[in-house]
Amino acid sequence: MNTSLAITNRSLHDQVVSRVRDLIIEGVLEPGSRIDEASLIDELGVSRTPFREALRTLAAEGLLIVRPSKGSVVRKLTPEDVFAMLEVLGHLEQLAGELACERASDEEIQALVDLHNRMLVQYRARDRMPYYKLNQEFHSRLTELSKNDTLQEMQRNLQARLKRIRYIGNQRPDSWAGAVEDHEVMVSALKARDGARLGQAMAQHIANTWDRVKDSI
Amino acid sequence: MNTSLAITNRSLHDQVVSRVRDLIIEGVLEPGSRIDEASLIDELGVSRTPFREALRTLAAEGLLIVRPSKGSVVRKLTPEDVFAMLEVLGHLEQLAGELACERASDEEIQALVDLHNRMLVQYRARDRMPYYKLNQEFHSRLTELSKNDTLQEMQRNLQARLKRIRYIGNQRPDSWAGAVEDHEVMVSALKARDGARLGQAMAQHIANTWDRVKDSI
DNA sequence: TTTTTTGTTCTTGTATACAAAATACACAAC
DNA sequence: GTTGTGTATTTTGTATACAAGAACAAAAAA
Repeated sequence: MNTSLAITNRSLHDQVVSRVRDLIIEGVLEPGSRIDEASLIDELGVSRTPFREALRTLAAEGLLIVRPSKGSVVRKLTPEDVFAMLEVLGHLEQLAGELACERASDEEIQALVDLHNRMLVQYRARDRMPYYKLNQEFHSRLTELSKNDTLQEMQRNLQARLKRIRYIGNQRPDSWAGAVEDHEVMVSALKARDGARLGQAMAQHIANTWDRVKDSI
Repeated sequence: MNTSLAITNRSLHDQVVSRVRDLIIEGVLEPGSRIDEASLIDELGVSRTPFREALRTLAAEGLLIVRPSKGSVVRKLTPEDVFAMLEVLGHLEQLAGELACERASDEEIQALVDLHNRMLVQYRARDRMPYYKLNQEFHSRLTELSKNDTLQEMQRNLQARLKRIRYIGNQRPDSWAGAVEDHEVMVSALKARDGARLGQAMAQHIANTWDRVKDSI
């Protein structure tokens, strides 16, 4: 419909939300630190109104906390928080895997297998950043195959909250191989449309993630 | 403006959020209808800024949709939406049940049994509204026993979105008995700390809910 | 020297004003 | 009668101003 040349189809609100979200995920805004409205507004070149609305959205997403009359702080995750999130994420992805086996088309499964193969290339080249990005996509795409919008939404939300953690976890070289092996099992189960096995593999994969990250939180 | 004596520890934002959320859940603001900022602001006696911030929060909760430059509409749930939500909620509560069996204290379990007994009283008296409220509490409290904050948060969120649907479902008399039986099984499994059985029962209970409501959406 | 009090400054919360976009409506052309 | 166009009106989006609250620091008292 709107095929205008300008890219500004997105509302100012959405732009600010994703911009600040990235700042949090990338660690520019450190966990526990207070958000300096004035300087961020200045940097982003927007006024307070859309900025504050963006803060409310991010607070609802669980990325920051708005303390009445005391400003907003980037949410700091305790090990217990991370464990709780991974516990839930594990079960959500387990469900996603089972549903995907029932509901995905052959083409969709093949696309995921291709994605997995591309990940292997990056793994063999020890190219961490591209691998990391493909990994995020792998989990998102697999969840999409569940054909359950709510499930996708919740998975996306948890993934966003944990993005930094997961990145840290992946930085420890010894664990990388394990993650790749997990994916190997997942892909083979998906090809066989073995829902139970895929679900188990995904839950296990998330549980392994906890083992990988728990000491670095 | 601020009723001085009153304990207004809650920010205006929070008050507006829960007020509007209730209006949506109670059906005063009908699904699909546009939100008339001017009249609602007038009715609530607040200005646009906190009101709009509240809309952003509710949008993030999934209760309404903000269409840029076109106002906000109360989210209208399709049968597919409801099915997707119940599918996820079922698995979340299944997980909650299993965790509760591992992590809850005897006192906490006893408190839930007491709550169940109070529900039975209302059921025998055919007192629908008190039963409905206790039922919400039952599910919330059981989820609390999982000791997983993220799980609670997501359960709360889905429960809020589905609140109206569930109410409609409960209005059909023939299904009431079934729901009570489900709870009976759940409570007995909890007392026995039989996680697998409780999880199954909870998932089943949610699945039954779908059967009860699917024709009325 | 330590603690409490008070005043100043900075930050946040709320209201309002202004700009931009969308909708509704009237009138004209086909 | 239908379609199109231009204008008026309403509604939303953004900016800014003002008020209220919290943090901080300096001065006075213990």
